[in-house]
Amino acid sequence: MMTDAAWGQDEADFLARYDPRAYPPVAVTVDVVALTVRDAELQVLLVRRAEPPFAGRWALPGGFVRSQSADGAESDEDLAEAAIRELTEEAGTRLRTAHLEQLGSYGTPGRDPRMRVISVAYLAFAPEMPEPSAGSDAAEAQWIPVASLGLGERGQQRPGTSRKLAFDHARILADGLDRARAKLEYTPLATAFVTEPFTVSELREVYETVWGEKLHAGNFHRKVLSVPGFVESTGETTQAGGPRGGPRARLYRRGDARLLHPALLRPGQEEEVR
Amino acid sequence: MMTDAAWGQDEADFLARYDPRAYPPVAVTVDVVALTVRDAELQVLLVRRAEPPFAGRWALPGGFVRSQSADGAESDEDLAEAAIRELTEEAGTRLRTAHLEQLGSYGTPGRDPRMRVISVAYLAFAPEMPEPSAGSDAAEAQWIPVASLGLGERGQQRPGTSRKLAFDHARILADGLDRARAKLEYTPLATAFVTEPFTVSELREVYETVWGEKLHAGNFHRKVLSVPGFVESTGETTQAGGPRGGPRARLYRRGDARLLHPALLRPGQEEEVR
DNA sequence: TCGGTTATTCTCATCTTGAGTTGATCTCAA
DNA sequence: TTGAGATCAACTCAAGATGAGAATAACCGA
Repeated sequence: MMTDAAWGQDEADFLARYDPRAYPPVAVTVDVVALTVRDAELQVLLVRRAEPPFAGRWALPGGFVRSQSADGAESDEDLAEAAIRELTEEAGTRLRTAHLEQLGSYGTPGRDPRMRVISVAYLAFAPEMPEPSAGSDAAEAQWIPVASLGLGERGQQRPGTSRKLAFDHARILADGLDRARAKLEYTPLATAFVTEPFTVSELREVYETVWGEKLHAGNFHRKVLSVPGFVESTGETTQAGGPRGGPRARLYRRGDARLLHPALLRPGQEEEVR
Repeated sequence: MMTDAAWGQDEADFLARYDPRAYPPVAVTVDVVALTVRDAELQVLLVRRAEPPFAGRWALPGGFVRSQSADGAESDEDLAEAAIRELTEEAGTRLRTAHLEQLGSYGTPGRDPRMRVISVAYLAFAPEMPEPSAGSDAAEAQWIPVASLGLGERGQQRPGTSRKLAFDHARILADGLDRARAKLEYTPLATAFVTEPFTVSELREVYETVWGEKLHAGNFHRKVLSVPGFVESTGETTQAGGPRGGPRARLYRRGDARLLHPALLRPGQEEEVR
């Protein structure tokens, strides 16, 4: 068995001789599925591509991961960093994402006509914010209702949909939506879509919008308050009732739970199980 | 607005001028967390590295994703294909993985001393199989009980652990274990660890081994049979009772459910919620 | 044959859920 | 000013799911 010193020497020798250029070129990008709830609709941040490939089409914000270049002009960055950077650059605004998680990686050959590209997709949740396109320098960035994109089963866009997404971004978006819908069930991430303080009804609207179905208001209320750590009372209430009447609602903050126990299950999922 | 024909021409021009070598080199690898249940222990397939870096250390099976090389000697392969190929190559055996899913991507700068490497990790479940190391050509491959690796909180290996894993593979493994434990709750994937036909007790042993806690046999039995599509009776029973007595057990196949409704929740998780 | 082990089924108290109702509070428009 | 309609919050009640324990029967090895 080698001693540690000998092992270290071999490793150093090896690295000195190592030539990264010997491998065929593969590029790594990050793409971000940034979701928000606006006007009682689930919306995704899209940018219109200025350059080929797919110039003129809508795409998820994203771009190449920066890595150490020969002249040292660019330095390595972590994948999540790159996701935040691209989101900030392309959205124009510093998006206050209340949540960012890795969604998955997409590397099917031919998904990018330029070369072999592996894309690491991220999923971000943001509370409603001012329209980002105003003042955006680079490409046109806009919140688009996901319902308008005609997403079908496996992320295929239905024929006749006006906004065709570039690359395999329709598929990535579909996966992101699936993940988001599932995560609302067993995590308190719905709170990432609202600004604090918020009411139980605002939270319910997030669920109804993301899931696309009405929930029983009374049961939802009971559930949210009974799950430990989901929300935390501020002791305050709204200053006025709702726009269509009703009493003032109590205000809450996010709680400290990272998982909902028991979970808040989506109604009518039993059929989709097979 | 451009016509489609004009758009296509621009795209073609662009691609003709595109030089992939202009970008700094990034490599993409796949690594596989392959799990099985053997001898009432959760085990992971590890290979001992023959080459630097980390020569002599244990690592997850994996390697570089093949992509189109200049001389056409290698062609593109999809990421999941690459995972299966590496698993087969490094394990020596054609591993009958009953399940393979993407776990996540790891790209922190410096995680590979050679160059910037993004690793796409996969998670595989396999039923108990003959030891793979026998007959393996390449490196030494072996099923190792995960408990022997001394994994701590964030995938840190506790000091004193004899088998130190290469790269950030301890972290990847820890993430894989978390995912596996969670997936047993709401999917029928426990059945991927057993060979058909199987008994309810064999299935319970999978849960107990992966979760590391005893389950109430009666309640587990009721639950498994009551969740629609989890298992399907073969009508047969084992030919003899268990090695330590007991009646013959009924035999089952995997059902057609992809999700368990309601889920089979892990006991005593309420505290880990914060 | 007997003691110990295991598979399967029951019981029962407790918890959770779905659906509906009630009462109080508030906005808007007549 | 007032009444209709909407909303918040709490409550009821039946049905379903869960956790703990026990009962029964089949089977092993000694």
